[in-house]
Amino acid sequence: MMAEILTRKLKHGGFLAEDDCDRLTAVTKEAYYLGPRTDVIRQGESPDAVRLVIEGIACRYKLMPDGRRAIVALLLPGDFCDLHISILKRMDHSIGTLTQCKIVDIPRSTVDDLLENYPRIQRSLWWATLVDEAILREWLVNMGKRRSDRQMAHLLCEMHFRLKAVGLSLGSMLPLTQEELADILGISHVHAQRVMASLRDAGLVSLQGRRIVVTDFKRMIEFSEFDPDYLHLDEGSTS
Amino acid sequence: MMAEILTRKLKHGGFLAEDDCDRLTAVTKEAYYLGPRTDVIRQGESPDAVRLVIEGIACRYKLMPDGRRAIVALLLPGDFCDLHISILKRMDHSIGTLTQCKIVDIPRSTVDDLLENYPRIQRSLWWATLVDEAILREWLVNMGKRRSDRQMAHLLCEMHFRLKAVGLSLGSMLPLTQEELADILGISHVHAQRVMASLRDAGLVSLQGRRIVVTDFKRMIEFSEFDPDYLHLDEGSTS
DNA sequence: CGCATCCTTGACTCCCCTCAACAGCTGTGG
DNA sequence: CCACAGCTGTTGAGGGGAGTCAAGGATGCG
Repeated sequence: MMAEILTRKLKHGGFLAEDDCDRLTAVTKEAYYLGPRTDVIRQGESPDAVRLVIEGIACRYKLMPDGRRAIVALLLPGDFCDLHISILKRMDHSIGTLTQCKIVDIPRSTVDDLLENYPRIQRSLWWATLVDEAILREWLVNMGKRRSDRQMAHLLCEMHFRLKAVGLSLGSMLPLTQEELADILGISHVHAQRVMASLRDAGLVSLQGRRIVVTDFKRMIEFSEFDPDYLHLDEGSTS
Repeated sequence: MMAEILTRKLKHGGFLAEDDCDRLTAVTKEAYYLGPRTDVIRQGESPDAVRLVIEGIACRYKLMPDGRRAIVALLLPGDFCDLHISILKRMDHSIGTLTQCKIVDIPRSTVDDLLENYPRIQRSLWWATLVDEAILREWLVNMGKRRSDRQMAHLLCEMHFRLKAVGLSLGSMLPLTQEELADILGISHVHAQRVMASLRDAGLVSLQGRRIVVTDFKRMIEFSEFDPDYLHLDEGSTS
């Protein structure tokens, strides 16, 4: 039931046909839960299965020699953890859950089969990794060129669109701690807190305990100069 | 002669056989030159050929609404400009030369043929885009977590390794202006200049006019905490 | 030579970091 | 029931890295 998250996402690529979807959902049967702040894969490992996030939020991260953590990608429902592994020998970064997550393991052999024998699925998976790359580029722009309040707003906009693309919403998610937000944006958690407070004071978001709700989405988009173009979400079904 | 740059790079992926190389070099015959600071592809376009850099340095960049430029990737000899285009409909960023460049156009149909009928070449191209993604992640870490002097040093180390992987060297390249370096690192050109001066004073590089020469590579690596792991250059031939 | 581009330097400002302390919440155990 | 620890969020003070503005020096090119 829930595992159709994957097809829901990949449909945006515009390559999938109906039987491809069936095949994909058939592959994503057995799911299991992982607690928050749990490592899924660690740097240097070569996992033997591809993991797919069904529920919750995970992240790619790297640790600096002094222990600081840089989060370089968010993995939302429908995102793959490590499609690479049949190509690159070792992980050059780690993956861990932020919230509790529901995960599906897909054996490497199954993935290889999908890639070789189902060209539309292959193109869809290509599409997904290319979008991941586009997101990375935008994060780089975000970090290099925007002040941290705009940056934070931009991140929230991105999450809104990415979640909407799989039928979810920001309000229902995102119990991210401010330290996690800070590690995403490359700022200190103290400053992250001040930024959130300023967004609240500006009337852009409201904070209900640990939960973030965007109250004025239109101004949020203006404020962060957000352009959803890079998410490439308009080819397939409803954007 | 020079077009074997591509095979030289892709061999690091560890998938190519001898006849694959022949096929690839056969495809990269007709090259042409582009002057410095020339756009190759602009955001929003859907080019009909894949472009490959043979000589010189190009970059992926995005422009902010206020005109500032963020460089999100460097394209060195052997790198593709837009392998995506058969998957993603429009470019979400622009590509332009920095120095003078020698470029090869490969028709989209040729690329599709290579991808469909030559699985080892297909995996090699996958490998190349995954390495590009890994580089993006490292740039993100670099920008988010390192002070700008370390960041600059890290960039120079990366360029050294990437160039060495295709048989080139830093000393023979890199007439990048400090404004370009600044746009890569996400700092102002004034600050980029001060950072270069500090690296010179620390005895790490020497500046001969516009040319940067790394004088103490070992200390440079320590200084920037550089770990070439993410470049995935050790699978195939000589690293 | 004159113009353009790039490098260099100084002064001032400010965004953001670090250190530090405190408040609020939750779970655990006495 | 309260005490306590542990984590997250909140706030303040002080400092430094980096931005901006501005002007002067190099260098190269037509």
